[in-house]
Amino acid sequence: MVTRTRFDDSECPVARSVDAIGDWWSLLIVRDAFDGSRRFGEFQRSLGVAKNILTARLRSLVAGGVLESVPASDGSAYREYVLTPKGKALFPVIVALRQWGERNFFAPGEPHSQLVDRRQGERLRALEVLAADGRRLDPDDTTVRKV
Amino acid sequence: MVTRTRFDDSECPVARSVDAIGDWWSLLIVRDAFDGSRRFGEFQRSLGVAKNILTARLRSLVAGGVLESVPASDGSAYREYVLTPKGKALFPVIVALRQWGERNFFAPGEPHSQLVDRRQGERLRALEVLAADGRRLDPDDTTVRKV
DNA sequence: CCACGCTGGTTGCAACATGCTACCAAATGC
DNA sequence: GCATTTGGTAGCATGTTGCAACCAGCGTGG
Repeated sequence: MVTRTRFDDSECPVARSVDAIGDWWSLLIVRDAFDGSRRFGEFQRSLGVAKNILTARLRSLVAGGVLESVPASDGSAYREYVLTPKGKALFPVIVALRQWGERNFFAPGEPHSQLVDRRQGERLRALEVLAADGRRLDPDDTTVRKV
Repeated sequence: MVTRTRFDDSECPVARSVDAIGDWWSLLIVRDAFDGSRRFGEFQRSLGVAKNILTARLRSLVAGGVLESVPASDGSAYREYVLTPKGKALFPVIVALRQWGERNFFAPGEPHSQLVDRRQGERLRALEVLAADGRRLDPDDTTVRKV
């Protein structure tokens, strides 16, 4: 068979993460969920994705424990998709992607959406990779080990 | 036409990032590059990816400025693929994915590869999203603004 | 209470992407 | 100089994506 390769049994955590959310739409759905989208139609309008694709993605995110389908908060008979704790734990991933995108794909002054601290309205601090003792680490300061 | 949707003109930085590295293989290639892989054959053996796919992905990563093709460091006539500064800036993204994967896809005690501080050999500190003044921020503490 | 629009899908089809295998040329190793 | 390794390309079968059409429940104005 010629099925897309899966990584869900890899010993590398990055691979398993990619297996769960590493397609074109899932990360953007999660981004929209962080941004407050809950309903099927909200995601569909915001992303411009075909409805069959959105259906499939929402299902796989629910199956993967990233989203959860709950009764609509407005009392209607429809359902809503909200982030589980596991889904909320993706926050640093989204923030890292956002900061990388801001710095590498936008000309200075080019308009773009920006994540800000709700209380102060200010930009966030750049994410830093830190050692156990608090030293900033560059890629070269780290190495991969099996455990 | 039915081409895969592109996000390279979106005003959202997350979307542009996904456009550049958001397919099944690119992030794993970047992970391997952080881990020291440089040669075509190294990536191929490590990932088990078909060679035509690897060729295409390496080319698109080079075109996107994430990797760079340089003469081999061992003096041979072959070429190597190394991370550009833009590629190295993906470090927090990879670390975030790794930490999320470690916590959500592995049973306690299940073996997995781990990123450690080269100097102390210890695990890294968990990534934190911080406000400008250093407060830890949860998803609910932030909001998206246009600029 | 009923007709009409909205919401949240499903189905079918055509085009594109992926995976596999075979093949191949240049560089290396012996 | 000959075999092997390296770094690819080409062709085919299958899977996945995108689009448009369709459809069943819900909700709401009258």
